[in-house]
Amino acid sequence: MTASPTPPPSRSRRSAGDRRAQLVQIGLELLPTTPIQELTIDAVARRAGISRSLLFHYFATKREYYTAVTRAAADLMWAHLQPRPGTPPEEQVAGMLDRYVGWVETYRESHLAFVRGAGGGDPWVADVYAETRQRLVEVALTTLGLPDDALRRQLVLAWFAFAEDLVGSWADQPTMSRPELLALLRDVLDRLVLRGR
Amino acid sequence: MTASPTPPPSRSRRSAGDRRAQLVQIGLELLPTTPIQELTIDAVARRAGISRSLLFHYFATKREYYTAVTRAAADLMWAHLQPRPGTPPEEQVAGMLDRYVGWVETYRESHLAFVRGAGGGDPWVADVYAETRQRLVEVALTTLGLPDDALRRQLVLAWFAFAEDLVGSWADQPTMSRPELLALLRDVLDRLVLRGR
DNA sequence: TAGCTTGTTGAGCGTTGCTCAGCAAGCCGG
DNA sequence: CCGGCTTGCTGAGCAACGCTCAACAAGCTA
Repeated sequence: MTASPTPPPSRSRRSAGDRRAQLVQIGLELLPTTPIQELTIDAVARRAGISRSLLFHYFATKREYYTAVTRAAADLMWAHLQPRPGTPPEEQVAGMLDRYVGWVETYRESHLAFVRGAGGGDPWVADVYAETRQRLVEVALTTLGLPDDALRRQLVLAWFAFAEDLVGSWADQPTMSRPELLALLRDVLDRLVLRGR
Repeated sequence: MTASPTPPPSRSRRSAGDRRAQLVQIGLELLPTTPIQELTIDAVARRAGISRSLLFHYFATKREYYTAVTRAAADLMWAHLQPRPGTPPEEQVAGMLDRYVGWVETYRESHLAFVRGAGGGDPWVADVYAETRQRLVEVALTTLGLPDDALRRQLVLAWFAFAEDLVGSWADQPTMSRPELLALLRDVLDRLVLRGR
């Protein structure tokens, strides 16, 4: 019985910013394996090597933590979709679409889990992703040179639902070539948004 | 102090079938007000005037109860969408579409809560609604006289996502007339499913 | 060394999903 | 009327989880 009662394994003391980032990062890693709703604070804390209490020090509530993780995931995708500067406007939508498909291809499980978690469950969490969709609609309508009215907004949002569903299932079971998928998505969007023009 | 210590208010003894039906019914009533995930067994039991334990007697687990409620909701909608016997096949899809919009109009909040709960959160619960969507795809493709291959199935499922989103937001903010909505939905479906024919 | 800031913890409370042993309501044969 | 059976039903209680709170300790500065 010479060992110390509780040998601190690696109880490192981190800066507030580091800790927050670490915890959000852990959430992002756990997202694909675990539905965000059943992700317990305990599991995250254990994985970070800290106590539950500390997590509540950084995120006042479980919901706050989840929204932070969801926002981080949404920001990652948003950054990836941004057009490279210098791209001519008429190619920007096609480029974003292409990058979106690439994103889903690369992070298949993660992205599906993310959309599921963001779509259902907690409304606060859902709002985070809804926000990103709104930003995407604005970009789409702007680069297409179309007015941003309520009708078109509704149509583009519904088209997003269509695109997310189709790309998701296509990634699981590719029933057509990649260019065909892109052309189909683009075609449906154009027909929807150019109606009555 | 003449009153009995615990006057049984209406502790009626019901048959197993009655009790099950009552509990599912309560779930359906609570669905619109409460996201299915935060619906607690306690609340349902209190509302039914029974103990928590009894609910676990009929539904072994919370998930089992939720799926039962979700299945009941899905069955209600499914029954409402069925074409009246004697309807000519070429009008059946239009009729189902019309009834679907009517369903969303009538049970706006309930239906939105239902789709949200079924889409996100628990995968088991999600499967119940996915099943209904599968049945709808089969009916749609059959009455349209189209082969039921993987590609078309994907397209129609994605179109469902589109339709659900659009009808949902349209019910909140009607940006076009009802016939216009129906025509739009029908047109998008036709163009999708008749491609390469 | 004293003192301050601040990252960190353990004990503990209330709720919730779930279990289990047993009560009690109705119905039967005697 | 009574013992015994089935079965709807309950209360106490456990474990897990979200969350709180008072206090410890690591690192810095004076």
